[in-house]
Amino acid sequence: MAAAADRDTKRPARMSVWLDGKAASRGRRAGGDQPSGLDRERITSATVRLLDAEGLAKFSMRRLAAELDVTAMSLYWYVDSKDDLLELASDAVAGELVLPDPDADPDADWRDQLRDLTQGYRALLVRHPWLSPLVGHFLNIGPNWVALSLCVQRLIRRTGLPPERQAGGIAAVFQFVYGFGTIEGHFRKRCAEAGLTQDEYFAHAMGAVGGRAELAPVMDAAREMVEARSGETVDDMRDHDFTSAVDLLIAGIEARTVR
Amino acid sequence: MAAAADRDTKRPARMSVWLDGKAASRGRRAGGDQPSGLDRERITSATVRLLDAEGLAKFSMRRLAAELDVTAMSLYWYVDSKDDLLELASDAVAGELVLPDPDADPDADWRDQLRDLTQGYRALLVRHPWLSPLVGHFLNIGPNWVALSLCVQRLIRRTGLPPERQAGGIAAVFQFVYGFGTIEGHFRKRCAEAGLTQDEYFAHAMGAVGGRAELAPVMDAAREMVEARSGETVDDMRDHDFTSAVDLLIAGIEARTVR
DNA sequence: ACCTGAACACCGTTCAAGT
DNA sequence: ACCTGAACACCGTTCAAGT
Repeated sequence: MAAAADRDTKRPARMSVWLDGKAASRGRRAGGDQPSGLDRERITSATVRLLDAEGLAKFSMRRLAAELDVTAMSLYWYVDSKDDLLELASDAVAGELVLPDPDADPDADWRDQLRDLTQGYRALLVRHPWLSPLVGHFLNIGPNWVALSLCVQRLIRRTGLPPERQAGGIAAVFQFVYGFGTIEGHFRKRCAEAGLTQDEYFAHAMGAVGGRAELAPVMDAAREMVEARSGETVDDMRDHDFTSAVDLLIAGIEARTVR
Repeated sequence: MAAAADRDTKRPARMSVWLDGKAASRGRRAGGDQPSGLDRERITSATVRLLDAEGLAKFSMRRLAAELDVTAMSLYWYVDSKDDLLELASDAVAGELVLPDPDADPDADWRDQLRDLTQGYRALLVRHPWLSPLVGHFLNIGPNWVALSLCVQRLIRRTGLPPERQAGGIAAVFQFVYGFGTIEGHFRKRCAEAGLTQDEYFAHAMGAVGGRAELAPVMDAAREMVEARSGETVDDMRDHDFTSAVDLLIAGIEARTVR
């Protein structure tokens, strides 16, 4: 099979641009006088721009090259593969997150810092819907992701959660935000593509779903929940849910803290 | 722009196979005597088999058709698009989840039911790593996803969480499991592809990371956490984290419950 | 009712060749 | 050092034609 075929020729599977990638400095020679003015930074930011505008599905090396007025193959001078480029884009936008310094102000409440950081991470995932699948696919060890990890670790230490519970706490909080931001970002994207507001899309989906008898129980349950929550619009309901979920997580942390 | 180009020709954006899709009954006529023995069920299960074996990236209509000894175009008799097929595959594996009936035994502890259901969902995402991106992309309103939603809603009602907090509770729990299962499934897949055990891969990554000075602080923090947790292996640590995160969520629910 | 072949407009990547 | 053209081995999907 495949395993037998590359028995001897197997190269040691790629892990990350940050570990096995091409040197980052290509195209940044003394004068910066490349024929085309290309370098890794310019390529990365064009990638982010294109991903924001057209999404991950439509992004291609050829499309990006056209945007930069160059052939697709020139990109391979700066980057080993499309995957490496996406990993660079992922780290680039991770840098947009404003990180608190949890140890700077010893009087600051960790609850407020946690609320801010989760909101920021959520907004990041929503602003760049293409980010979420990439976060799922790479090791996230670029400088900006590392900075975020460190910040999260220091923040969680300030909660008073005992050491053996800290990793679980980080998982509960940040995997939740990841899941929430993923779904939210994707829904917004679908609405935009359909040329509908979120409320229009929601109404449309509810109408379509209402036509199918099997789905009636979900409708009822959904209606009950809509009524139980405060807001009128999809945005209101979602904000309500996010806030209340984070509040629940904070309550959980407090309950498991030894004081 | 694009909006102007299809001003009049714009068709009402597709929402789901379950709403706008082709009739499911194609190829299931009286005798079941198609030339090729194809029908939607056979196509869907072949899709799942192929996705499990080779992953989402390698899956293609042409590859699937070859597997079924047919040309790629015959598939379009049964299904409108690749996306529809993936939505069918997503619902098919959602059916693997064993759902408790939360209202059957009034003495059963909701905590145990929640622990079982989250473990089951986590295992599902890990067993089928291709599932997670699909869950992020579709509306998940196939029969099996709907059954899961209903089950979750009934379960959360039994916790005693007040109605206006229930949606937040569901989000906190199930988006967490989604995020956790996504990362875990992907890591296992990478290890398998590299031909390494999880522990070997972990050691290899740590070694590579250790070579880079900027990453030293993460290493230290990671080491501390590893030491604080009980297990020796990657699997042990992950199980520990998952259990402790779910425990934290349960504590949060209890803390926000009016008794 | 079901299946096919040819075609269209794409992909990522390699490789030898140019400047 | 940097960029290109041609080529390879793919994609999803449409459409007219076959049985």
